[in-house]
Amino acid sequence: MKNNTVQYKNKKKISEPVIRRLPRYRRYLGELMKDGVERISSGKLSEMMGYTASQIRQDLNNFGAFGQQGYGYKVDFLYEQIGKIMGLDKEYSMVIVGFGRLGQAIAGYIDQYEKQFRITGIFDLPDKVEDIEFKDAYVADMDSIKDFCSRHKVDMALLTVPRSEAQHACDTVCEAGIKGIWNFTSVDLKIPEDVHCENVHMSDSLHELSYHLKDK
Amino acid sequence: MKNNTVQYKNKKKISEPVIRRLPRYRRYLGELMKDGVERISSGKLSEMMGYTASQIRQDLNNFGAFGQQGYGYKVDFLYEQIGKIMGLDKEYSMVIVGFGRLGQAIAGYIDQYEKQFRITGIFDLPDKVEDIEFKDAYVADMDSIKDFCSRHKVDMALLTVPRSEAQHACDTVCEAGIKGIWNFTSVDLKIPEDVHCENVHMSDSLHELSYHLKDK
DNA sequence: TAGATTGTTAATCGATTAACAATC
DNA sequence: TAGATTGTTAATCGATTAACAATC
Repeated sequence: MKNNTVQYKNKKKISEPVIRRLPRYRRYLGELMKDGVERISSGKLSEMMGYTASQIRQDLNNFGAFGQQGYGYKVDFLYEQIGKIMGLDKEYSMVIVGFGRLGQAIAGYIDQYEKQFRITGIFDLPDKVEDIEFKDAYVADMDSIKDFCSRHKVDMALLTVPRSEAQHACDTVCEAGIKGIWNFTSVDLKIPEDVHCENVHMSDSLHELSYHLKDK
Repeated sequence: MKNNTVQYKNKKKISEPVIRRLPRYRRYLGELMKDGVERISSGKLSEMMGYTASQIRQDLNNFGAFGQQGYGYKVDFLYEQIGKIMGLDKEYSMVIVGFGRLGQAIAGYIDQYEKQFRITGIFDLPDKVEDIEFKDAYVADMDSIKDFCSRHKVDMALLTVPRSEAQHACDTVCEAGIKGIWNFTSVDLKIPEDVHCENVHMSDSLHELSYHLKDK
């Protein structure tokens, strides 16, 4: 059957909750590095992050033994390892579909903070493209996506089109062979099995917030 | 239907996984309404959404008995009930802290799709405020947040400031008495116990995507 | 009434926490 | 060596799934 999950240490599958915690570990380790901290124990990390020390050790040991008994973890080493686990030691080519304010904001964010993701192409409506410029990215209307992807290796597509265009844009990038979708459209997309989609459903998050506030 | 008021069955605590699924239920029900579908069974919803029918019934029954044996659920009724559960039948007053491209994009989004959230105040650096206008929102520099909140009831603050300003902005809105934070800063904020914070960590989501793509 | 489907209890599964031997 | 802390196995807890009686 389908099994496109990444497996470590004799095909043990990594659970989603673990994967979701990885970026947070890396974030805290990055902070510690900035503060000049060289080593950290699972106990100290536990205090900082609010996970149990046990969970932290369990999580990390899904991927290998990165610590040293009696000492703890070397901060910079662990930071780097987690980066590798998440594939952040590689470069990725990304196209943006829909370059409104949200697309522009995210493009700026990536350019500033996520340099291993290179924005190689930007696609929007025909009457918008003439006003678009972003670094050395190729800019064209959406009909050109397939052609562009056939000429360049593209790893992922950022979707920031209006809701009504979302599924169509998604279909287009999937047909173009792109295997990763970063979806900001607030629509649940139908995708082929071999494509991975990460959703940033802003409204879901807002509604969770209102849930928690409603009786305050 | 034995229970058409949204009343939680005696203080049973609702787990986070359940809460996170609520917006998605509502989204699918909204789609069904648009398609003119009047009733739906947990089995059909299961096919659409990929949750088990059992889980769907369990989730809903945390909040009440909304269905009818032998019939299923009335789509519009269930949609409305879930909205109430999430507090979407109320109005909320929101201030925005940091009105760069991201803040503007989200403001536009809320204005278009999330009308029960009213943007009442926008705060940014002193040299930025003169160029800012958004509907009837009050615009001022960040030092005025506390004062504004003392004069108006403000339910939540959207934080879209740069990382370096995030904790300070957070402290300010907390001191001003705001109990809900919608955090887009990619920083893990330290907040008082009685404040609820929803994080939209875009980079975490991007890194999860790269995790899933790295071996493709 | 017969069929469908819920609401709910019971069983299972998976994730988290605890415990501790290994070892730096 | 003694103390600290990991890596890992075992126990617990909570969430998901299955089963089925209730009932529309």
